[in-house]
Amino acid sequence: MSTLTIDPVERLLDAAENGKSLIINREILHFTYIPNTILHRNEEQEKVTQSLLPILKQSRPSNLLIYGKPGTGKTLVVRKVLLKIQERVEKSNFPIRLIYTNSKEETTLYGLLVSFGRQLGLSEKDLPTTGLAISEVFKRLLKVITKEQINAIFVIDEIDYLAHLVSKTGKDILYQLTRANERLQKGSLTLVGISNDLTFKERLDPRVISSLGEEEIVFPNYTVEQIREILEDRISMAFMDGVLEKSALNLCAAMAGREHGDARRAIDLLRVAGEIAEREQTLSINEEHIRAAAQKIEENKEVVTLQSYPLHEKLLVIAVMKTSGLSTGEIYTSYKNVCKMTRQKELTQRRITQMLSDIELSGIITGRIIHQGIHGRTKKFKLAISPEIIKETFKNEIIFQDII
DNA sequence: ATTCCACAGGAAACAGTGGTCC
DNA sequence: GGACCACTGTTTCCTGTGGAAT
Repeated sequence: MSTLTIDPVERLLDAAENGKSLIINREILHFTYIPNTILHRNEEQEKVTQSLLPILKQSRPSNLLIYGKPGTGKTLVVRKVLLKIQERVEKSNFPIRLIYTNSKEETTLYGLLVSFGRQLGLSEKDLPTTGLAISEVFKRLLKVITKEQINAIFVIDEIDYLAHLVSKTGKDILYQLTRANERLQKGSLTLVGISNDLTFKERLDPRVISSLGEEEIVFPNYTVEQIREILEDRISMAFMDGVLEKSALNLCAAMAGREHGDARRAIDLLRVAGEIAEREQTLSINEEHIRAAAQKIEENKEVVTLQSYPLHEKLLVIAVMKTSGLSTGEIYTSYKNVCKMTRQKELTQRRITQMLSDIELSGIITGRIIHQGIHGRTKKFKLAISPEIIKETFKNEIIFQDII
């Protein structure tokens, strides 16, 4: 029997079992991992600690606003400082409670407040997930803080998104949060807002700005050189010695540096490249692996976005695919055809216009406004991704099988 | 100079769902 | 069981737009 007839599955399984792993500790290759030393952020760590120090003296710290582009280490620094403070405080019996939420993960104001409530220890019975007026939810939060004399620190990540929700619904939650201390007889409430958007304050009520921004800290972007050092730090802990080629490291830092110094992206690239190299059973990670990782991350993002769309958004993407480069009116006609073929009730053109804008925002299609004189104003859309990705993503959904 | 097209996109209202509270 | 609430997805109505055609 020739060795050529070895079962390919067996061969791969053997290789995986006997092959050396390049990665020692995967945890370190995730951006959410908090390192002992957060490189190049000493000054910011000091500032954050400084403004939260009053807790140790058992008084209420100032509200704090933190700005910085994505991947500048804002959340990591805040989490690290808070963890350290908590360690110290636990030794005394001064009750503080650290509460973290991300506005983007909670899609509604109600959800955000409930998330606070749960972390304060309120059960489903004390605080139902729906049905109450927002003011009632707020009242219950304050009640538990007073009753247990908690000194609560609410960390609100992506607070710009919350500000957006507030302006959309007209509820002055932020105002109430910032002024909660005036209503609390015992215990206290401190806010730490984290934002990617340096201009979001302009959209806030001036009364909120004055109390929320008692202290402000800006996290500058990382330089390419700094990103390289951050990567080297993680590499030394996460990979076997000499696994990452120098040119690959440089490329990784350069790619992330191009996007306003995003350390998160750099670390992601590194992790995915490591996984690709490991799967290929190579002994080192080279530039090709980094490029492949970048492409994989990009494609993954597109597929996840497409899968997350509701039915009519999906139908619309298919309609755009069939008419690429045409105006809203023509796309609407195409969409109506697609609806007919799939026996769905079509939505109005106004709604479709809005959906097209939403889809454009997520980068799946691109649009350009065209003035055609007497032929009016319209927007022409085309796909920003390969039609193959769309077909591949939707091919398993029975409803689309006849139309793609 | 005026008209007119084919929409863009804002605002408000509405329907429906899933819940609480008394 | 009815009043009330938050929220989402949608429809309806409306104003505004820039340049070709007249």
